Amino acid sequence: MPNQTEKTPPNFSIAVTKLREMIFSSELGPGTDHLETELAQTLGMSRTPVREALLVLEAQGLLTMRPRKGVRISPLSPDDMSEIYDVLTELESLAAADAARAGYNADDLKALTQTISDMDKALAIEDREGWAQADDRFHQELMRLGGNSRAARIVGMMADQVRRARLVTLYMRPLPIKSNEDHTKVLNAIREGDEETARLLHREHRLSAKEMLTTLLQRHRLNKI
Amino acid sequence: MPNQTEKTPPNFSIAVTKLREMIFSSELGPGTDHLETELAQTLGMSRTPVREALLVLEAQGLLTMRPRKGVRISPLSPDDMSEIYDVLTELESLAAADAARAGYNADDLKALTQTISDMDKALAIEDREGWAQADDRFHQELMRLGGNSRAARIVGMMADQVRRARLVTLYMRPLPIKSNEDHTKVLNAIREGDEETARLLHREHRLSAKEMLTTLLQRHRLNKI
DNA sequence: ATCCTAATTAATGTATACTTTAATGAATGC
DNA sequence: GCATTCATTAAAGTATACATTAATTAGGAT
Repeated sequence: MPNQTEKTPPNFSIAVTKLREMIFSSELGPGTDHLETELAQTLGMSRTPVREALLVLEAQGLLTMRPRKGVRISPLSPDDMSEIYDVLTELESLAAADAARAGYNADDLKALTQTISDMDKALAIEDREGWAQADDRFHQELMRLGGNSRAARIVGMMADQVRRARLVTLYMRPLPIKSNEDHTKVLNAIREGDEETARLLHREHRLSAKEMLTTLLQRHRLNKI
Repeated sequence: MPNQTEKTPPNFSIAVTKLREMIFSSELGPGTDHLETELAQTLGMSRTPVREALLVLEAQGLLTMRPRKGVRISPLSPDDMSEIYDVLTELESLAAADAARAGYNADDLKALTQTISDMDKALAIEDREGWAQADDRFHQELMRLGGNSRAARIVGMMADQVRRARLVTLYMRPLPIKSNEDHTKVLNAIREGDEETARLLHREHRLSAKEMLTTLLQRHRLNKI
């Protein structure tokens, strides 16, 4: 008998997913306004679940609801980017330290190790998007290993907020060779259980990434992205 | 002519406010379940705005919506408390460092200074609740001075999540004399523009607060609060 | 022509009625 | 007597109709 257990998620959570994708893909561009009615039409559902989804996305900082003007997709300025990277820096460094302290063995660190070799492979063939995806997985896995679920959720939200900008800068920046060396060093510190080194190395890694991205945005006059 | 500009906020934001108050006051106790319909009745409005409010509060981590079982007011375990304090520690320390770097003058730091003297006054008459309120304002003002709006929002959310627990432990803990010395040292480091000292002092301050509160909860067997 | 006022309107905010779904309990078969 | 299936039902999920409100425009007075 075919396992007919295809549970359809409720419309409002479908709406959350779809709207997020539309924001990341710039189908809903930064700074643009959209009426609840239009979005409902687009998604093929009534305003109710759409509105609920919008409230969630607003709480996550992806948009703001402005009565009678539609929802505004939050644009990112270099300053916003800087704020977000500072938060990422602190919470990921915490995770790196916690992971080091946890005393994980090689097997526990397999997934993290894998993301690094994936990045290496992608770099070898200059596949920037492949690298970016593996890089995302590295940071996600790091947060998982850190073991602070709240920090992980926040980092996830912040990462979402800079997703568009990262995509734009992905082809402007130099090939992230240095970045990958950083990752390896952080991994080693975690493997060796060296809490403070892991924290500091990761901090440096993030600070230089922030520096690179914000100057890149400013140089290209990308004030709203 | 009397300024008749009393704008009534929309019901769903009233609901957010009221529900939060009910959670903080334990009128909606930790771990308890509540139906949308009941809450709507209690608040004297229809399910629609209540549901919207609940989604927002869920995004803020104060409750979880569990289909057919009602919304569950999130209880806090000592582990949760530990997670939250770790996040607070990192982001507030960042703010302390940023505030020190910003080079504020005495006037800019007036509000922060004021909260410390308020705490002193409250301590002198052993007014614990007065102290707690001033302490809250200290941490809020510190985040404001830090200038990272996202970090400030996150810290606000996390502070909300531990509000109940802090209230419970307020009368169990020793009078927070040491805590207040810490605050003063942090203020001085900020005043002197000593970024790393401000960061480290505040970190120590938060770490010892965490230590104190989590052991207090465990000693009193308060596993769900 | 300009400013004020009032009507219009378009979008949000809210209530309600309806649909779907999962938990509970009853009934039937083994 | 136990398990399995079906009916019941209560709650969430959704659509829709309606109320509210703020922006915009038209009209009139100065």
